[in-house]
Amino acid sequence: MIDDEATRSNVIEAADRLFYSRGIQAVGMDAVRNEAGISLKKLYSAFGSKDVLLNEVLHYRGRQWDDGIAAASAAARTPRDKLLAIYDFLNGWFRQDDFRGCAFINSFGELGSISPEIAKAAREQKSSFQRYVSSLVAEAGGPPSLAAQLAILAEGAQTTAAISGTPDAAAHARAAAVTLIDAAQPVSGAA
Amino acid sequence: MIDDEATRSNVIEAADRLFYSRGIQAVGMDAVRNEAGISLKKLYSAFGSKDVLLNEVLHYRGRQWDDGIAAASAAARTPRDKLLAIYDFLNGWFRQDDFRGCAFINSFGELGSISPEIAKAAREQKSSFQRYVSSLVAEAGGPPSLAAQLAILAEGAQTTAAISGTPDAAAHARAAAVTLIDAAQPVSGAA
DNA sequence: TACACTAGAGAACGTTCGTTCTCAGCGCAA
DNA sequence: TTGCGCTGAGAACGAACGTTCTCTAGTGTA
Repeated sequence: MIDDEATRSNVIEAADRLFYSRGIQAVGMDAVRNEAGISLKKLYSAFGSKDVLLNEVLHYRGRQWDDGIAAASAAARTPRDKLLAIYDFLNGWFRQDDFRGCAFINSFGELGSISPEIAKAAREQKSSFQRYVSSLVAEAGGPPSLAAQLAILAEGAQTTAAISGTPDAAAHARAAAVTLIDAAQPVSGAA
Repeated sequence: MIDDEATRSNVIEAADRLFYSRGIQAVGMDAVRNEAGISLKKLYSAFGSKDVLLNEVLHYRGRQWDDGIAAASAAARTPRDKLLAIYDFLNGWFRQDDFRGCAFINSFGELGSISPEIAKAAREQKSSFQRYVSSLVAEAGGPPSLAAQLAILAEGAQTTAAISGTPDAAAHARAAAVTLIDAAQPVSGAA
């Protein structure tokens, strides 16, 4: 059909909303069907199984993250500002009503030990983010270890914000990032 | 019975092993019964339901964490060394074969949005840890914001180590902590 | 010996869930 | 008009799970 792609993305977005807000195992395919407003038959003909659907949802989430980071860093000029833009992006995200932590961390915690697919998706998402941070750090002339530290700050901010229910962790992580970046580049930090 | 307490802790430890390694919803009460080696009847007479058992398991996990941190910091003399001992403790934990991330983060990701009890348990565990870090930072004469930053590093290290499958995050977090502590206390850092 | 009680093993029950099947309705070609 | 293929709604199926119930065997006691 012509609207094949429209149907798929409609289902993926509906499933993403449900999985993210309630967890994966807690959401039945029936709930996905209701949220997407299509029939079970169509749901299963578009995606062969819940596992397949979940995989596509995680890829969709990954793209959302990438787009968010890209948009946040677009305004920044220097690599340093692009790095700090990550925490500004987190700050805005943490303040959204439906924020409930990182979908990859949540999925990994829920099903990572039973589903190699999910473990792999989480691993790839996180390593992709680390590569992004690494490239910015390299551009800024910082050492590779700084990239690892900045990535850890971002991960920690996400779980802390999710569990505590407050967005404060973003500002704390940003302040720590400034300190770490400045400490790694004393030359550019001084005058 | 006299061995009532022994039965309870036996069940709690068995359930903890299973919940931690496979996730909560993926483990049935039948599996807990097998792992603990008791009858279903006794299991349900000791703990009224899976929810109750899970709650006790989380409290048990919390005590394990507290004990581990306490043991790791016992050898340290100064508040600064006690703070750094946190990351050494993480380093040892990440290297254990059965390491699969923080049980509270995992539980929160799996059931935090459906079960207020679990969300509360995770929140209390994390805020208890933050209070511990805060007290050490205060002892060391550092500002409260440093405590938040160090806690975020610890959280980020746990999720990073779990998802990446390597223990490297502990060393990165420790190095970042050293930088942050030194930057916050230029007086004691100099000399 | 007879009886009351306990405890263990697992069958059974009711529910939920992923997935498939049935069936009625509708458009469309001849 | 008639037959055909497609679609949507939801019933149905088989498995898994949390929880309860049943049955049996054993034990201590009078």
